[in-house]
Amino acid sequence: MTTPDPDGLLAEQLLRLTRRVHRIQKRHLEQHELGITPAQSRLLRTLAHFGDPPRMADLAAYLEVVPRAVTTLVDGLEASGRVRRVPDPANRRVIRIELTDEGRSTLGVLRGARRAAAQEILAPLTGEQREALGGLLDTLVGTEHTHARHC
Amino acid sequence: MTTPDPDGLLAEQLLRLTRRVHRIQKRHLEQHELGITPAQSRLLRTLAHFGDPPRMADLAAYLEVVPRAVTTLVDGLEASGRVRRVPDPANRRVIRIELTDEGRSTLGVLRGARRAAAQEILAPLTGEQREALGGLLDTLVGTEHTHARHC
DNA sequence: TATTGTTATACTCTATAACTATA
DNA sequence: TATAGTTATAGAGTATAACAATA
Repeated sequence: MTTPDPDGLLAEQLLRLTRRVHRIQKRHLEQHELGITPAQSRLLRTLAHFGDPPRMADLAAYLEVVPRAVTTLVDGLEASGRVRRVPDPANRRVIRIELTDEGRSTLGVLRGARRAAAQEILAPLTGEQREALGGLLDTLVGTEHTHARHC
Repeated sequence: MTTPDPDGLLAEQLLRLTRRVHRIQKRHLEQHELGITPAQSRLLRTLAHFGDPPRMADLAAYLEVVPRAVTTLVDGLEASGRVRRVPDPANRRVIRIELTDEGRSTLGVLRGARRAAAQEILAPLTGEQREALGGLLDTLVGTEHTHARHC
């Protein structure tokens, strides 16, 4: 029983790959016993992409989640001393999130773990194929912060 | 601050795409008001891939989840009349999952929704690029049921 | 009045562990 | 004893809605 729907099949494969990425990422994180969840790890990595400490809202936009979701993640990272909430003197509604030294050190471990996870997932592909995949994903999601918000 | 880690970046993009797929899929499902969740929808589609009604364990293996996860999904689908639990006469421990007419009808709507979601996600790609992406994903996750179980 | 982040709440997805009934 | 599926439980992730403080 074959599905005569190439785009749908593609979506199916994407979902399957998705799940695999999650599983492998989770396992690699657990191996390092950092006590950090995948979403926290992503937030931490995101933090490194901003030159200056971003606001909660910036993080939410970049991560493509609702601001409320960021609160929980920052709570966890702050509790483990990896991140610091700093009130913005210019606008007292705003809170900026700073990496601590602890956070930076975690980030180093995280990068290693992510690289290992990525290589495990991408093992079946040649360097050339990885490049091609990277280009296609780039077209799909964009490397820069150009993404749709919630409609 | 650029990451000098192409594979890691690729993983990042994959995760981002992943989230987008989930969000878009969820929205499309909600539009149809089928009262069906993404995971249920995936199970239903999976069902159509098996020639004969599969066992719970078959579904778990194919979906790459723990058997317990399938129970909940089938519970939901059975409650909405889309699926039927049929005891296997040859082995009374085994339960086979059958699509009902209702389930088949849902499946038709689902295919349309999935196609729409896929096209929304893949919009930035040309037909040729989609084909290339399909090939790469195929290499990564395999189209056929060759996948790792939990180690 | 609009913006920023939060408290409160709920739902989906999935996991582990222990149990039941078969085999 | 091993297998198939379940009950019980927990935790991650994310959403919506209502609210407080600030602009």
